Amino acid sequence: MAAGSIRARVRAEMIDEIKAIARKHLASDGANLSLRAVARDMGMVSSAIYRYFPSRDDLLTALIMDAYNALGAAVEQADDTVEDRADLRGRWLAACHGVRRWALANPAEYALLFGSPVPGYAAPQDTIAAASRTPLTLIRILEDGVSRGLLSDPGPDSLPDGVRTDLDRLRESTLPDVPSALLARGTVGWIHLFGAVSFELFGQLNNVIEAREEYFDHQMRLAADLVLG
Amino acid sequence: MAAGSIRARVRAEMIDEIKAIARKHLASDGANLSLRAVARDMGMVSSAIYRYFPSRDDLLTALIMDAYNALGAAVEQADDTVEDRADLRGRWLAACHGVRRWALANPAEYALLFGSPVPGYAAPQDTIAAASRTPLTLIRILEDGVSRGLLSDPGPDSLPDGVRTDLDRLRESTLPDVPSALLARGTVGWIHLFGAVSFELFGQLNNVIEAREEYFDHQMRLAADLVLG
DNA sequence: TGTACATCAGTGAACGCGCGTTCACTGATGTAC
DNA sequence: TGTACATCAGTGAACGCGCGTTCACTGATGTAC
Repeated sequence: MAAGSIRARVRAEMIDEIKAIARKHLASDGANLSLRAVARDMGMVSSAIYRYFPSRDDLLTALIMDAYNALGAAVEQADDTVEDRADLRGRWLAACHGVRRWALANPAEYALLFGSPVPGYAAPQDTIAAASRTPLTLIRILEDGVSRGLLSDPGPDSLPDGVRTDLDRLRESTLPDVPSALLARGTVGWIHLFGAVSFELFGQLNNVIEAREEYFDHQMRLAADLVLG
Repeated sequence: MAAGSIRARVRAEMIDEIKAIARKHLASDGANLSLRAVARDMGMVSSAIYRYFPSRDDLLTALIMDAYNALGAAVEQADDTVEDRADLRGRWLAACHGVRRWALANPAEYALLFGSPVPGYAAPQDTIAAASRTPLTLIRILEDGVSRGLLSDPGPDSLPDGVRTDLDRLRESTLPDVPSALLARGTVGWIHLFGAVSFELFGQLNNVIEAREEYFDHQMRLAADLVLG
């Protein structure tokens, strides 16, 4: 039993090491992750990896799960650093910068999550919960604003019926107490945030904008006006 | 001479056919374009491709150039369909929907342009002009608005110095007559547009939003309020 | 405490496939006189 | 109009490399009595 847990611990460490090396390879080769290359760097024979992951796709899935959780944790933490919890704008901007900071520090993993889909790979359902951590953090800021009486329903906003239905369904499964029109504005913020980070990371700003962080900050401030009114 | 141009015409047709087949492969295999697979579909031996493209990367570059130009043309045309040229909001929304429509019709090419960078591939400088066609169309709507007296400088907007410098440089090389703060708002719109299309195309909306077009339209309307005031 | 057995990690060879690129070549098409 | 030569498209074989996955195996570590 004690011995058994030693074996289990070693095993867990091996899994972590495989994932760490795989992450490095993601950075240089993109999502075309090669099991053999990972095994080489581990100093093992390629077939040994199969003791830990049943296939290449399972390793990819593990990396994706980890990345979603790491990003989610980074954003939650960024939100938590704002002491005045009623400072919605400050919290929103902190969360935005948290996303960008994590993405710049882990560009390959960001690309894995938000870049073009890997051909032939379909993420399993398990990733959904981890994936929603980041947008949930953003929406929770709005929820807080509503419950503190700082934000009010911006009105019907001429929200189309289909969208209202979608948002109602979302609200039932995850989020309480945010009026649909406000939720819709929140998703504008989330999409714009994602767009700005992807733009920068995927090289669309090259030769155009040099003052990256200032530019990002300015963008997020303008969008925050729209989201938080 | 007449005969020479026959050979040249056949050659041009072959190049078009190679690119057309390559585009199909992009759709199924992503950016890992295989020259051999293209040759196979052409009914040629793989080395024959080298009569037309000096390397795989050159073929990729040609596809990227074509895609930028096709997208640019689609957006320009979408803008042109709005008869009342003073209807800035209508033109802006038409351009946005033009981008989305083209992207949905050509998802693989969109991913090639705006998805995660292809590992080991660096786009040459030549692509810049083609790449800027789409954002230029958007900015030109703002320019039109200014010259018609429909849009005014939103004021300093507390634009950071670095960003102002970047935008000034941009303005000198390409765009006249758009105040920096307005230009900055335009880029918010462009980035949000790109974010929304990428989100939808890269699968981030799966299991979340079903009313895709309505949702997109609503998003663009909210963002247009910000850009056009 | 000691022994017999089961579990597990890692090996090494192999299968069957893919790829980009080079090179010497054949034949057809175009050009110059 | 006819002939000699140059250009060009496409072939087929080869080089040297990569990949994911399977399989029978060795040897060490853990478990049960």
